[in-house]
Amino acid sequence: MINETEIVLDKTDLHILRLMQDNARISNADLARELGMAPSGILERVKKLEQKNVIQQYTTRINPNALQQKMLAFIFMKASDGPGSDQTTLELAKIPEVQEVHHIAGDDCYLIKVRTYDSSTLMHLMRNHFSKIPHILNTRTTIVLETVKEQQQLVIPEK
Amino acid sequence: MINETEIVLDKTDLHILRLMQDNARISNADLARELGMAPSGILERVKKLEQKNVIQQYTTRINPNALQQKMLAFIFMKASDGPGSDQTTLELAKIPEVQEVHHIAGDDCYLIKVRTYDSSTLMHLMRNHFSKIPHILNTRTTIVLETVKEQQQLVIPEK
DNA sequence: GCTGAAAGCACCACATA
DNA sequence: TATGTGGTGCTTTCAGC
Repeated sequence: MINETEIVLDKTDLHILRLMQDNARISNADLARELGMAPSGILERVKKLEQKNVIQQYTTRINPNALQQKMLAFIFMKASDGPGSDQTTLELAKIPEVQEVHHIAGDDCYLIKVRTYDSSTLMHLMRNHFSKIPHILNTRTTIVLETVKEQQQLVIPEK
Repeated sequence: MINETEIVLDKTDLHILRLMQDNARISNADLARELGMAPSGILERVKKLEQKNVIQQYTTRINPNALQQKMLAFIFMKASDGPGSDQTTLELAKIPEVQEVHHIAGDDCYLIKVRTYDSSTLMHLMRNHFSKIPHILNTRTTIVLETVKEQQQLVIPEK
C-alpha cells in the first residue's frame, strides 16, 4: 500500500483535480486546452492520479427524489466491541443503503448515514439487518426533514 | 420547475443510471454496447436525464487524504429562526468546507457536515463564520476518528 | 515528464423509418 | 422514439527529446 503522506501534487495536478471534480465527463482535449498542454501529457497525469488513488472514482450524482428515495437518516450506534474492531463496521458497510460509516469520538461509537425509500423501508432495514449484527448495543436515529446542500466536493487549493 | 413526482424512468433509464453512477466517464458507445442499443438513442436519453435534473452532476471522488484534509466533523445546531427559515441554511451552504446542510427532526434544527485540514482550521471556521451567522443558538460537534465507508451511490432498482 | 504525429474511434447532427 | 450515416474532432499510443 502506498503511503499517502508521500503523495506530492503540483499546481497542474491540482488544476486537473479541480476541473474533474466539477465535471468528471470533461474531455481530455478540453482539459489540455484549459491547462495549455498537450492532451497526451494530461492523459498521463490523470492515469497516475488514478493509480495513486488520488482519484477514487468518477461518479454521477443522481437526484434521490427521481428514484423516490425520500428518507435520509443519520444513526448513532453504541457497540460493545469498541471502535478498534472492524467486524461491526464491515457488516454495516456491506449494506448498500448505508452510504457512510464513521467511527466517532465520544460516547457513541459509530455514525452511519442511510438512505431509503421511506420510513418503513428504514424500519425494515433496522429490524432485519442492523439488529442481526452482533455487538450493537443501541441506536439513536436522526431523521432528515429537508436537505439544503449535499455534495462531496473538496476545497482544492491553488497550490 | 419540473414536478419531480411526475418523472417516469423505464428499465433502460435505470440501467443507464446504474452504469453512470459507477463510472461517470463511460463512453456513450460503451453504454450503447451494454444496453444493446444504438449510441444516438442512448445519447438522447442521457441528455433528457440531465435536463430533467435526474442526473445532477458528474463528479470525481478525490481522496481527502491526498489533500491532507484529515478533519471531518458533524455539527448539530440549534437556531432561533426554526427550520422554516432559509436564511441560516443558505449562509451555511455558501461555505465551501460545509459539504452538507440538513434540516432535522427533533430538538436540534440543523445537521451539517464539514471537512477541513485539521482541528484548528475547523475551529477557525466555527469562530469566524458560524458564529457570525445570526440565529445560531448553540452547536454540538461530533468529530470523526476514522471513515470506513463514504459514498453517495444510490440503490437503483432493476425496474 | 512533456510533445507531436498518426490511426482508430467516438461524438453528434441529421435524415429516415 | 430508435436507427444509420458521415464529417469532425477526440483518444491514445509511441517515438523523440
